[in-house]
Amino acid sequence: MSAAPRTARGEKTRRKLLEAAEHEFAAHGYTESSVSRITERAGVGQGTFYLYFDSKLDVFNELVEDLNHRVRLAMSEGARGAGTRLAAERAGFAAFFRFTAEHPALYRVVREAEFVSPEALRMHYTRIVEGYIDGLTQAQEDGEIGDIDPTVAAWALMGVGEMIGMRWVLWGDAANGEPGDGADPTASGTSAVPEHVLDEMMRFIGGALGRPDWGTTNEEEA
Amino acid sequence: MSAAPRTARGEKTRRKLLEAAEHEFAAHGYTESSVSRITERAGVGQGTFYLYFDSKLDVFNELVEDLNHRVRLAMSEGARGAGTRLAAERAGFAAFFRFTAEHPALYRVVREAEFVSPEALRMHYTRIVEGYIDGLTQAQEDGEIGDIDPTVAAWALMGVGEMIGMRWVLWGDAANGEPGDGADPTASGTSAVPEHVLDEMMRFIGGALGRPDWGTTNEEEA
Amino acid sequence: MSAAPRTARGEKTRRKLLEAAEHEFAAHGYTESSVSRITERAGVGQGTFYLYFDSKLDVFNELVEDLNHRVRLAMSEGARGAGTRLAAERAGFAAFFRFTAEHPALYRVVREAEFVSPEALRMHYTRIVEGYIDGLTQAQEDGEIGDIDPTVAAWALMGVGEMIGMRWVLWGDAANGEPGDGADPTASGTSAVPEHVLDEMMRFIGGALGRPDWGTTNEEEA
Amino acid sequence: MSAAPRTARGEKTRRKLLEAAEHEFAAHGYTESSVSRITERAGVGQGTFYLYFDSKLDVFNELVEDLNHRVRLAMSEGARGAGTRLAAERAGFAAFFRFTAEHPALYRVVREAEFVSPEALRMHYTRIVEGYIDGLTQAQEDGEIGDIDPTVAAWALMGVGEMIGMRWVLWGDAANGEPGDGADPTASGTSAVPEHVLDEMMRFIGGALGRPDWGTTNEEEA
DNA sequence: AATGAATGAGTGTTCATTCAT
DNA sequence: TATGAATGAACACTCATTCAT
Repeated sequence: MSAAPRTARGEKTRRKLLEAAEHEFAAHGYTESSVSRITERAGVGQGTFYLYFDSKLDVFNELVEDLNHRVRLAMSEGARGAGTRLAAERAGFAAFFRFTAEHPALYRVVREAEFVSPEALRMHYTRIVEGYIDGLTQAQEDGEIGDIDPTVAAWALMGVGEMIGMRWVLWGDAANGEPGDGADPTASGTSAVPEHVLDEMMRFIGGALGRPDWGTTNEEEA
Repeated sequence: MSAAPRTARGEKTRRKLLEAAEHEFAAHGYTESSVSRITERAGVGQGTFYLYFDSKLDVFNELVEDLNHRVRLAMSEGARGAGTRLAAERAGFAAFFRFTAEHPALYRVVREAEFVSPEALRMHYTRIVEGYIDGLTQAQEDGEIGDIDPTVAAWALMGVGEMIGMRWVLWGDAANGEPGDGADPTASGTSAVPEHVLDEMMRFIGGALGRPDWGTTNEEEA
Repeated sequence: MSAAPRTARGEKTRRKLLEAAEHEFAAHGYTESSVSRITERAGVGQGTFYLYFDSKLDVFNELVEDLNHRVRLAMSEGARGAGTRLAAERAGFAAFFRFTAEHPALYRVVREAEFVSPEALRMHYTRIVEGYIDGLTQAQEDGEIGDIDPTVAAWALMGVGEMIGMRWVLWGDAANGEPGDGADPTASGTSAVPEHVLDEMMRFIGGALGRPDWGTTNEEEA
Repeated sequence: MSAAPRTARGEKTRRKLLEAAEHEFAAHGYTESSVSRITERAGVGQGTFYLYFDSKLDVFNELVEDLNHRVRLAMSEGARGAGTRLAAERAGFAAFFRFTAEHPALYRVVREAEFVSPEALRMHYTRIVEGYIDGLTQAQEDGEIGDIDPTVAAWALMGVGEMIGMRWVLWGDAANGEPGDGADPTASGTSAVPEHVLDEMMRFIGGALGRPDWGTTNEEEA
């Protein structure tokens, strides 16, 4: 992370660089991105980059960290205020898919971390999973779900979300059609994934967690 | 795929190159690998590489294809002869984990395809999922599982396998300890994942597919 | 020139190679052409090339030689049977332009020799010029043209033909339009250069050679 | 043309590179020249080259452009102050031959453009020809030469100069002897071409332009 | 704080040529 | 006569990083 800026001006420069890096990585991926293009995008000299970051990898790590916060925030905000546990779970996943749909390139950045900075990806997944584990444990205490091991279940849920997201959000509805299902993915009520897929996915998850009824009812009614 | 060798000697050279590329990619990842190191490893001149492959990407794609065949073979062979559906599913996953444990670096090659050759990864996942879909559809016809949408369920299963595999096989038992659980991952009877995790995972999947009983019984007894 | 073919089969192979080389050089120029593409085009193995030619440069030289014969043949045949000296000169130039128009790429091969095999180009120009010199000397003896030094005049004529040919045949009628003036360049009666340009050029040459009247009359009437 | 230097230091480096490229191309021709040899000659790192030029072709084009200016300057300066039109024409050609004699390798660079960057050569010839056309048109208005089409005549003149220059300056006096005629080609009073050849050439041109008298008198007396 | 010039190792790829068969 | 496998030097070009100003 190199030297932190010591002045307001420096702070601003650092932010410009970070933002430029985000766009650059999103657009070209890590290896294809170049520091010089980042500084160009940021409108600063090449040397300036190394005033605020130790290396190309350094910005990347910081970016992954940042993205992690944003995904988790989106998910928890998405789930906030849901009346039932089912509704909350569904809303959480929908928020995740929406985030992915809105920032597909950014999400790519996170996944690429597996090959660029494995530790960063591990941290990313672990943090999200910890949230799941807390939720599942609570739900078990409330008797809302079965007594499955919350850790294993949490990682499984993570996998389900990732794969469904990759398949229907990143790849799009058709096997090789355009991403998304045509519905505006930013409309907060809708999901970035076809309704039917989300339904089936919740049924899958409901059964998995010992709540087969989740698949037979609609949201808010469970 | 470039020109196919026309002589036995050429055939042999091509195989040497492919094998060298596999090790090289596994060891350093795609971008950090160099064609010259591949040829060096193969013990041939640099130019020889281009007699058999159009480009660095070309070998990579061929390798992903190859690995796809091997994973699927391992899974179907692992599942062969299982007495019950539960046993078959469990054996399939166990085989998958074992393959991953035996070739962790190779599996990395496949996943990296997302950033190197997205089409190749898509093909990889799609082929495996197609196998799942067939199995699930058959199981539904036999009344063995619920009426969940087989496509959605298949992708969800894929995700569960990938994430559990990443967490317990690639990362290892402890959050940040060494990979594997100490048990010999190649011993065919055992799983590369802790027994408990596999148990819980099967319980998760059983419930998801409308067979909550899968989680309460042991293999071979369902 | 390497080993001459010793059998009819060899003769045929050599011819195939020569023809393939002509097309290859015409299409890509000397440096961008590759021996392997020549052999591929010829439908023979790569090694076969070196049975008949010492090197890439070797074929090139042979080709330039060959082209030299063809251009000179075209010019002398074009001029044959012309009634007057003016008609003969004009027909000779027209034939040269026609040849260039019909084989623009081949003519490029000849010119490129300046940078690839300077000796070959020197020979090419010298041979053509020798023909001019003979003609001019004869014409002087016949009192048909002034007493200008035939050697200097011959090279000057060569230059005029080359430059007019480059400008109007290779580059085309408009400064940067398409080559040729739209008239079918292979129609033997017409010229590959606009009639007006040929007229003015003959006037230029006529004056230069001490026959200002050439510019005031039409062909066949002088 | 890439990024222009932003500092004096950069300006200097760029000039060093340009000069090195000039020598390199002159010595080995375009294809045989290598960027690394250019940078070596310039005494800078390989990467530095790409700070100032987009590509090898880019410097080449810039060089051709530069040479074009220099040739035209040499010609117009050579002709400046000539008392008569004949003297001016003769001086212009003599200056051209002198330039060629002084920089035979550089002139090679220009001609090679036909195969490396055809547009550049076209521009080169066109610019010079435009100067001729202006001069010829003016001379016609002044009644000094005949009414030949100035464009055709200009290209023809260009051809005469090029070919005579190639034959007597670049190839030398003897058919295949050394270049030059032994006279110091840089001595400004003399021509790089044997006096006799220049005489005959001017006679040729004079007649061509409708001034047969040019060939019968000496310079400065017409 | 900021710059931009400079670096040089490194990349993937091409190709004329040789040679064992 | 013919082959195609093999070579390795050579190429243009990129880039993260350093440093003097």
